[in-house]
Amino acid sequence: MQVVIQDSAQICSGFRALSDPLRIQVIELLRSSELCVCELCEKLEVSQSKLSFHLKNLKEANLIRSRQQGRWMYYSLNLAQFAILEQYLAEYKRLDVLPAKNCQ
Amino acid sequence: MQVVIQDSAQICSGFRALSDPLRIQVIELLRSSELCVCELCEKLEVSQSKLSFHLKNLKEANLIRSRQQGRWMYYSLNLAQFAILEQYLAEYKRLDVLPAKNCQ
DNA sequence: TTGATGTATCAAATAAAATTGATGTATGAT
DNA sequence: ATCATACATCAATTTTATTTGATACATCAA
Repeated sequence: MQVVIQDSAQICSGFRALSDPLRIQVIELLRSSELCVCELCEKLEVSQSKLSFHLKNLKEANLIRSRQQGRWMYYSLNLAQFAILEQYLAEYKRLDVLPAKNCQ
Repeated sequence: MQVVIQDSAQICSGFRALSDPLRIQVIELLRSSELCVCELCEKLEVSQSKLSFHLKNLKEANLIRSRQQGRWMYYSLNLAQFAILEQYLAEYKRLDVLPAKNCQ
């Protein structure tokens, strides 16, 4: 999976999309399989327009993809974008953070 | 570095803290060393009360720590919390996401 | 003890995000 | 052609986050 260096605006908007409990529930449901809106609605017990709002949000952050089939819209994870965010955080792993120089 | 399973509320609030451009700038500055508020203020060209608001936000998400020394407050990264968020995202790496069962 | 400095907090104002209910649009069934 | 279904979008409202300027508090220096 190719990982691309992102600017921090894109990183930010990825994290923003992940910062809502309902959206986290959505992506956790999508972990096991692609799902259509109606199934997500049922499982999450949430109104269709509300869900649609959050799906759009995740989609704009590039965390999910959609595919239309007939009347149904199927959503699935875009794993590459998860990898990008993961990689951003991974860079905080091997840091050698210095103590502060004393201030004045 | 020990990694603990977190509930998704904590994960959410970590991502929320990372979802603002100024807060991202803060943590990127803290990558190289601990810094005091006055240095962050100068480097970010931002008012002290605004910065204080965002530092509090990062602190509540457990992403940074603070240490008082005399009149100065030094902030530094809490790398363990970064690791927790990283690990959460890493779990999306080895998924085998199934195609949807057709809906009806 | 007085005054200056570094930082946090507060209340008010503003801005952004989320929810709701209604409506629009495309698809497919009859 | 008509109707029902699945979903998106919109406008109005509500909720939450952010900014701003003022003030409070602790620390230190004189």
